[in-house]
Amino acid sequence: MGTPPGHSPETAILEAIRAVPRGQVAGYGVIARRAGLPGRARLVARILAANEDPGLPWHRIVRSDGRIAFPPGSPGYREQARRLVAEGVPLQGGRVRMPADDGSLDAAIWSPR
DNA sequence: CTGATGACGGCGC
DNA sequence: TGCGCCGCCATCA
Repeated sequence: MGTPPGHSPETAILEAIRAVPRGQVAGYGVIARRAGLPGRARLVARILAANEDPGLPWHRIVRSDGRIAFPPGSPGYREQARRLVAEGVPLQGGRVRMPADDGSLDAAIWSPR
């Protein structure tokens, strides 16, 4: 029908971000792919930077290597780290512990053990 | 229009 | 693991 998901890239990306469950993290590239925009990781970052929705779980979005995208020590960095820990996501040196790739396509989506 | 910048990602060393 | 280089995309000077 005439209700294709995500009429605009921004909407699709925001939806993908909101789809990340609490206590889990996802990479920018993963969000972009889930939004139907493979390779648009940078667009995801731009959307987040412009986002004003306080209900958006922006803190669950990290880089593909599990690191927080903000510069270490910056306000954004601290806030994201604080929120992640508050949700039960352990950080090590500002880096989310990534899982050993066991062949699951969900490797980019990590859940705390 | 060209060049630089950025909440990125992948690959090579 | 850390660092550098390059590719990709959108916005700004």
